[in-house]
Amino acid sequence: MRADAQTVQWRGGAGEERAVPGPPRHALDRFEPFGSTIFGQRAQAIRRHGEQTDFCWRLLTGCVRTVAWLGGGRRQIGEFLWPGALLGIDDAGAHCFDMEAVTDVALRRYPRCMIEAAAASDPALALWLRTLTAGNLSRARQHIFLLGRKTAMGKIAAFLLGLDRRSASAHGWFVELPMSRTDIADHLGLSIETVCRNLAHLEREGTVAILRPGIELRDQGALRRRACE
Amino acid sequence: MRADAQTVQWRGGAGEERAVPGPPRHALDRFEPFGSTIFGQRAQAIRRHGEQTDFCWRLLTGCVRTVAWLGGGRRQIGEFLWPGALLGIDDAGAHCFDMEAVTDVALRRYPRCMIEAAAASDPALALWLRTLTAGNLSRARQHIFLLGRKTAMGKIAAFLLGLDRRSASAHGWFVELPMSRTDIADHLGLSIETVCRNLAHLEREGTVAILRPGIELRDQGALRRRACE
DNA sequence: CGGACCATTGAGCAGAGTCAAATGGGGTGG
DNA sequence: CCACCCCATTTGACTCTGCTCAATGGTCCG
Repeated sequence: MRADAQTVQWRGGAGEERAVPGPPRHALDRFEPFGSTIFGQRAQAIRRHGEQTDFCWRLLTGCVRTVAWLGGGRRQIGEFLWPGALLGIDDAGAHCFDMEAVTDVALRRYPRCMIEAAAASDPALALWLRTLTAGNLSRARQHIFLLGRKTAMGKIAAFLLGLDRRSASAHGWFVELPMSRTDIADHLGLSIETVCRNLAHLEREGTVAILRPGIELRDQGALRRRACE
Repeated sequence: MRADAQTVQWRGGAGEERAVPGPPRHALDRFEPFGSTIFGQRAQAIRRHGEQTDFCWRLLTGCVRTVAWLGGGRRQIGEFLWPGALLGIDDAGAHCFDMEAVTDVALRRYPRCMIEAAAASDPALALWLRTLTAGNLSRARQHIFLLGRKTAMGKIAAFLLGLDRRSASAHGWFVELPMSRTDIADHLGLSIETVCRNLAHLEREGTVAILRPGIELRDQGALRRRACE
């Protein structure tokens, strides 16, 4: 049985000020006085399925997953969210999935209704929100394609290539994988074992090197070829 | 090998007026003078992948599919669109899929840049567009869930239940299935044969009745139970 | 009537899942 | 510092769902 995310008290309170990395989103600048920085621990729920909240969050550091449940313990991870992402703004009303911290996270929380109200009289902000939502839609459609018609190896290769936030390293590009194998499996619609086996296969053939807590992409050409499977 | 959609001349021209069923979308009313009604045939492409167009379309009658291709003839159908849907407004810039007519269709075509321009100074219109996009996003996420973690039977049952536009009939609800088995298979990430076999199974056990060109849902409880597989 | 195309059904195969066991790394407490 | 435990990952053996290949039947149209 899979460990559920615990419900834990958040550290940090309203109005707390802290130096946070990354440039602020211009569109949210004007809401900064009403924002508060909060911190969450690994595996903690940020917002539960069906929960009505008056907030949205900008992810400052760490990684967040969106989780949906089906009967029988089956789990689907919709997406992984990285610093800069705005959470909880584009699902009007029906929140049909949970948001959970993959790692310890720092979030900047804003009163949602205030943003909505501002958007109702500020076309530029409204446009920005729409562009944001359209981007999420585009990514979701990409993922539909991956889930529907790719082999296990194709899914894994595409997933690795889709992780931006790479850094140069000795033999290629290094990408961090803060999430567990279980998370990856539930994101790609595979079993943990299949994820492991295919990663091992990629490593044996020299396409990647598994350097916990991440992976080094050594042959992106080969990876791109496999991503088409 | 699968037959590709043909590129055919559209019937109907700019400004042509015709009585069209369904109430007009209020938000588009003001653009009616600049719209034109056009007609397309079964299997015809409305917009090709990568094509830059200055239009968006409101579907008046018929059914449209969005199609993406992977190497090796693999095809994924993102969604089926029904009368009332607005096409080609929420994919900013990168159109990474084709739109094709499943049946003969009637469309009302609007100049897209005009709508965009209006939205830039009209918050209500901008909000409407965002709501539209958010709805599409929500449906896409739903589909991700279906593709990732449901069995073949679960996918098919969920697909049948997801088709609205039902009408009462002798032994239950009748839903039209204007698309081919191949289309359904490519939408659900299955093979044609698996779709057939599972539909046959549902019919044998009395859950549905296959009454071409549609299906009668006779036992929605059973169907809902199966949709969780 | 014949051909094209789609749907259906059957037989066999294989990719991915399940079950089970071994390995390994990190943290804790003695 | 080391032993131990816990849990995630890895690997192996076997199963099974769904795919492939192939043959048949139905329907529409020329």
